[in-house]
Amino acid sequence: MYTLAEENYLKAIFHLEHETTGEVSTNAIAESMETKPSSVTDMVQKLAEKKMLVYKRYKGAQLTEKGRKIAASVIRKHRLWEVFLVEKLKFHWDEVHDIAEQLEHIQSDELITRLDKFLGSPDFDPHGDPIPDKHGVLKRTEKKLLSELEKNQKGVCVGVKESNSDFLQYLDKKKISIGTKITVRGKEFFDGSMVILVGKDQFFISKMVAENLFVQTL
Amino acid sequence: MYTLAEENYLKAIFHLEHETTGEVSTNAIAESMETKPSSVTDMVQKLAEKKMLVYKRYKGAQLTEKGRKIAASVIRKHRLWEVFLVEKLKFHWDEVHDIAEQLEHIQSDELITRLDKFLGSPDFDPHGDPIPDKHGVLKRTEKKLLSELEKNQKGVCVGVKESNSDFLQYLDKKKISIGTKITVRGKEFFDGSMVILVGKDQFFISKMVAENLFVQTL
DNA sequence: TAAGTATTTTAGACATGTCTAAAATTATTA
DNA sequence: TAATAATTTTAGACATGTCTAAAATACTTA
Ligand SMILES: [Mn+2]
Ligand SMILES: [Mn+2]
Ligand SMILES: [Mn+2]
Ligand SMILES: [Mn+2]
Repeated sequence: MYTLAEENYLKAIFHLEHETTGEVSTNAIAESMETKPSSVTDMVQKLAEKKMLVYKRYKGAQLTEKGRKIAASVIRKHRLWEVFLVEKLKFHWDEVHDIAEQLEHIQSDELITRLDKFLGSPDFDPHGDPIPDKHGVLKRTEKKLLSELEKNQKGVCVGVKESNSDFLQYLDKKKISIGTKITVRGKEFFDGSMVILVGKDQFFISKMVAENLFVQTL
Repeated sequence: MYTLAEENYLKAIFHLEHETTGEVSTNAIAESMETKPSSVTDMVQKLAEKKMLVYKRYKGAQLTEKGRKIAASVIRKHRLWEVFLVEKLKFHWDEVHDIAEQLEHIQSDELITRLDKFLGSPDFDPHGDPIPDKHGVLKRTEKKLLSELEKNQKGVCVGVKESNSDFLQYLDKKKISIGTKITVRGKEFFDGSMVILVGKDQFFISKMVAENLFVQTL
């Protein structure tokens, strides 16, 4: 139906649209896809011809409803496969992304319908990210970054922002995973670092960590 | 590691080597892959440079050990995924081939190791075809075509030769699947048709059907 | 607001894998 | 064994998606 390249561009633009407001710039797409801006221009023009996005020269791209639906379906597949890999094949949550990058391009509606059912129609992937429904609708959850909490506030970990392997392994070492309760015991304003309580352990985390953990306040 | 096209060519040549003896011809590859002979020549020359096969101009191709291993691993993946689709996702055996054609190209040794374990290390796929082990070794089973049986011989259905959807649905209608016991009640020499007993039903089958069902004689 | 900088696009090239048409080789058969 | 037929290869083209280098446009800032 759609090529691998098309799906990857639409997915990247979809994610970028959620990070900022307005059009997505050529450079932003290039950076997120680790490709050159000139390649992005080429592809964005093709996607515009196919009505998957609106493109204004020198201004950037914005997904159409059609483009958004395709992107959401690719993301749905990615996240369902991640659930499969962790829940059924017992992969660790830091190992599944690259495999899901490949599996997300398998074309079969029936496959995804059945996979979803097999997995018990999960709402979130192993990193706490919401799984779009079959119509491409993403439940927005009220989550905030741990760094936004003030001293003595409590939250439940509901996801990670960047899910690179090193970071996920760090979280494991600190016994933090989806569902873990975290209490802010101290917060330094000049560097954003915090002291937090996890279970019975109290320890220091850097701003970088606090800005990559999503929590729901309690 | 290897491109989609490379894997598909190696797989096709692997299957053709098991159907005939000696080199595999350009035309045979082209026909089995539904492509043009000129395209086959191009690709076969590239695969020869990469030492995946031995190619002699105007003579044909023969897989090297390297090529055979790659092909067997693709076939292993194809058949394991078919088992997954039928056993876990409850697909019907006539629906899984096209999806497995895509899944067989997913690159991850760890994924296949875990999938195999998850499925209980099956020896055969849903169509009765043997699954190569992780070293690319294919157990050869003694099976013959139903058409080779004589009157009053009995056999257990262990596989199908062509697994196209129409044929598999015909078998379903006749209540024949892997494991079904079949008794030959009559055989016409001039057209190869047979009368067979399946459970309590006795009925006529054409030569075409008899030549596409593998049995193990009892 | 004009010069300098950053961003974006275009032009032209390249890699992969496909095709058609024509040429080369091999196989068939009279 | 020479003509004819079938198979296979080559030459040249095309589609997709990428890149570098240069040109065009937009944005800063003095
Ligand atoms: Mn992921
Ligand atoms: Mn994820
Ligand atoms: Mn198959
Ligand atoms: Mn099969």
